[in-house]
Amino acid sequence: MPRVSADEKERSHARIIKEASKAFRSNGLAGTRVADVMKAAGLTHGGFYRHFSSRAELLASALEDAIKDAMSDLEHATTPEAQRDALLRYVDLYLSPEHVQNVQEGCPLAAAATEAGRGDATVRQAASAGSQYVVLLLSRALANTTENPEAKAHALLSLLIGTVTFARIANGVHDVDDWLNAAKLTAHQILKG
Amino acid sequence: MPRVSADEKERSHARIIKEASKAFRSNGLAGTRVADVMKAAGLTHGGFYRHFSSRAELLASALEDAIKDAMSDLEHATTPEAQRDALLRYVDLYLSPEHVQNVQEGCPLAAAATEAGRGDATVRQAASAGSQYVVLLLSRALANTTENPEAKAHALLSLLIGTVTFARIANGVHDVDDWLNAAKLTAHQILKG
DNA sequence: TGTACATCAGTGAACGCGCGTTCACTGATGTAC
DNA sequence: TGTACATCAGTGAACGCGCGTTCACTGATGTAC
Repeated sequence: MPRVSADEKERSHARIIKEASKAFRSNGLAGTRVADVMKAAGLTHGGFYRHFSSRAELLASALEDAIKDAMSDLEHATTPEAQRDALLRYVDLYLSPEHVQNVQEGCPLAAAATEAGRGDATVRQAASAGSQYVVLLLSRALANTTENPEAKAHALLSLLIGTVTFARIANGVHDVDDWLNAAKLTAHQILKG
Repeated sequence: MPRVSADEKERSHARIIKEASKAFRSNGLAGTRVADVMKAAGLTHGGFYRHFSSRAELLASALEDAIKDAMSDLEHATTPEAQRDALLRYVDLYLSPEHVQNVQEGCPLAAAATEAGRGDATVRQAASAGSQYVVLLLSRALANTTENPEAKAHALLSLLIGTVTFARIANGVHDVDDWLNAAKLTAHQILKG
């Protein structure tokens, strides 16, 4: 039953991206297989190149999409109070045991940042733009209450991503809370300072 | 000219590990090829299994070795003053543009942590033990001058690794110093606090 | 100390599998008249 | 509105390559006497 409508193609496209973005968070960029993603999207691998010109392009799209998705709460906060609230929610969620456990729906940068630093130029570009975007949103929210919001945004994001990375390594072997609680203390200092 | 002496086998073994540890820092764990490592060590790939039972075992050994190597300065500092000095050197080096650039000789955890969180159990174990070891050394050095040295060690290490990760993504696209300088401010607060 | 034999580090070819990409094909969709 | 034709989303088989692992072989090392 080949050739589906333009609308259905668009839906397929969106599904492929969503599945890819879950896949790379679970298995890393290098561990994301075209055929697996297509299967998860309810399609076969042969049709992949009707949607993307290469695997790298898919990864870049998925990374971009996942970042936008993760930041929509902070993005849509307009008033200073709403931004402040969204920021606190963001940090709390980030440093929760659930976030450590639930890689598949967790922060895309935490899942892909190291690999993106090497890899394909397209993916690197998406990661670079994505992290600038997150910094922008964080510093906007920090600007309402603190000095030097940009530096704080950079430091806060580095702290968050590093913490989750270590907590995930520790997960099941050592204590995850050692990492999370330590970061909470420092994060709150940054948020106040 | 096969069968070399036991001494030479040991030297081969060490060379393989050193090359592997450079390789995974440059190309990631997933991007490290057995044949490439053997070639860099001046051998052919066929002999690999006289040294390791699998590629995963090599990666775990290389990770462990690289971490010990990176921490030898801090490890060998005995007096409180020497430990303090070594800690400051460690942080300064960690947050330098050279460290961002020179992946191959940089922090092994910064290069492998995300991947290690998934992957093979052996590798995961090595990363877990390695990060505990680093935390131990950092908190020992912090214990001389601050309260709550363990929490500070965790937060500091998370900040460092996160910062270098983002700086490497930014490298060549955005400003690396934004990341490094922001982390320096927060790192010094942690070191004083 | 010398000799005979077993061991095994290292070589290079080969195996086998996974995976990105290509291709011929199908038949519903979209378009031109 | 209906008809004829071109397009193209999706299928499933096949291609080709890279890479971890295996294997038969070589000849120096290590060991037993």
